[in-house]
Amino acid sequence: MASKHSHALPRAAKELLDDALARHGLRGTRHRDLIFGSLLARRDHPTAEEVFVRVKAMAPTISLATVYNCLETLVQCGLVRAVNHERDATRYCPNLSEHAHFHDRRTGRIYDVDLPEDVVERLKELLPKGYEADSLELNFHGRSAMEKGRAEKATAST
Amino acid sequence: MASKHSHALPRAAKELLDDALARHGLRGTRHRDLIFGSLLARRDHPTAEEVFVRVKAMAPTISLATVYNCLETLVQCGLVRAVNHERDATRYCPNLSEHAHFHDRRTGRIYDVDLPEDVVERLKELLPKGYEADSLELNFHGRSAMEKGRAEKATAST
DNA sequence: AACAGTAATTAGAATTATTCCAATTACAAG
DNA sequence: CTTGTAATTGGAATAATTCTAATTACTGTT
Ligand SMILES: [Mn+2]
Ligand SMILES: [Mn+2]
Ligand SMILES: [Zn+2]
Ligand SMILES: [Zn+2]
Repeated sequence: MASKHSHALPRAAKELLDDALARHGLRGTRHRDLIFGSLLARRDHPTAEEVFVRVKAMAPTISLATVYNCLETLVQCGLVRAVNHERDATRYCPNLSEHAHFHDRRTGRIYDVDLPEDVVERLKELLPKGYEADSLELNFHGRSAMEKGRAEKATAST
Repeated sequence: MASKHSHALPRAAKELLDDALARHGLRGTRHRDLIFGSLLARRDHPTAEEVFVRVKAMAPTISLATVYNCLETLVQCGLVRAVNHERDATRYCPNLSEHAHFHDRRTGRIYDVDLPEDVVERLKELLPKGYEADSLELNFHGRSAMEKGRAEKATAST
C-alpha cells in the first residue's frame, strides 16, 4: 500500500511553494503542501471537489472549505491557474508556462496547449489603440483523437 | 415618450430571427423578438437579469425564466453568443462575426475585438496532431483608455 | 513551559446564477 | 371549436462557491 509520502512534494516544488507563500506573508501548511502536490501529481485540471477527494486520502479530516481556501491561496500566489469553461465548476492547473486549453467536447477533458510568447504578442496587436491587455485566455473546443491509450495532456511543462 | 415600437426589430434582423427559428422548428414569438431586439439595440453584453429589466419596459409581465429560455433559444439558433468570464453571470452578444472579447478590469465592461479568419487558422495550428478544434474563444483582460466619452465597443459589426 | 497574537481550518449557513417543474396559456392546423 | 404542441410562468430545486463564527494551530515572546 502507498506510503504516507507517496505524494510528497519534490524538493524543487516545495521550495517554489514555500517561497511564494513567504513572499505573500502566508504560512506553509500541510494542507497547502498536499493540495499543491496533488495538482502537480496529476495534471488533469481537477475541480475543487476532485482535489477534495484526492487529498482526503492523505488528510482524511480536511474540509472542502479548506480546499477552496488553499486553491484560492495558490492562485493568489501565482502558482496555480483557475480554468473556467462556460458555467462549469472551476478547474485548477499548476502549469506555469504560458499556455492555452483544449476542451474535449466528447470526454470533458482539458489539455494544455503551449502558447509561444510571440503568438501572444501577435494577438495583443489585434487590440485597437487604447486597449492594453495584461493577460489573455485562449480556449479551443473540439475533439481529440484519443486512441486506446489516452494521454493526459497535449504537452508537458511546468 | 417612447412608442411601443421604439425597439422594434429592423426588418433584416426580424427575417434573420424568424428564419433561424423556423430552421429549428421553433415559433416566432413576441418575447423572442423583444429579447433579440434588445440585444441588438444595445450591444453591451448584458446579463440575463439586465435583459430582463430592459425588456420589462415593453413586456412588463415577462418572467425571468422566459428571458433565460429565450436567450438559450437564441444561442441554440446561432443568433447570439453566450460570453463567460470567470464565474460571473453569463453575458449575451449578438455579434455574429468572428470576434474576441476584451474585459476591462476597471469597469467590468466587455468590448468586441475583431478576429480575422487567418488569425483563427493560425491559432488552430498550435494544436498538436490529433486535436481538432471546431471553435475557439479568446479573451483579453486589461484596461481600456476610456476618455470622457466612453464607446460601447471596440469595433462595430454584426 | 505558559501566553499572546495572528493565521488557518472547520462545519454549516448563506448566496447566486441558473435550471427544473408542474400548471397555465397561446397558437396552429384540421 | 377541438386538439395537440409549444411557450410561458412562478416558485422550488440545484450546484458551486463564499461567508460566518467559532475552534485550532503556529510563532514568537515572557
Ligand atoms: Mn517518505
Ligand atoms: Mn410602430
Ligand atoms: Zn492548464
Ligand atoms: Zn461580443
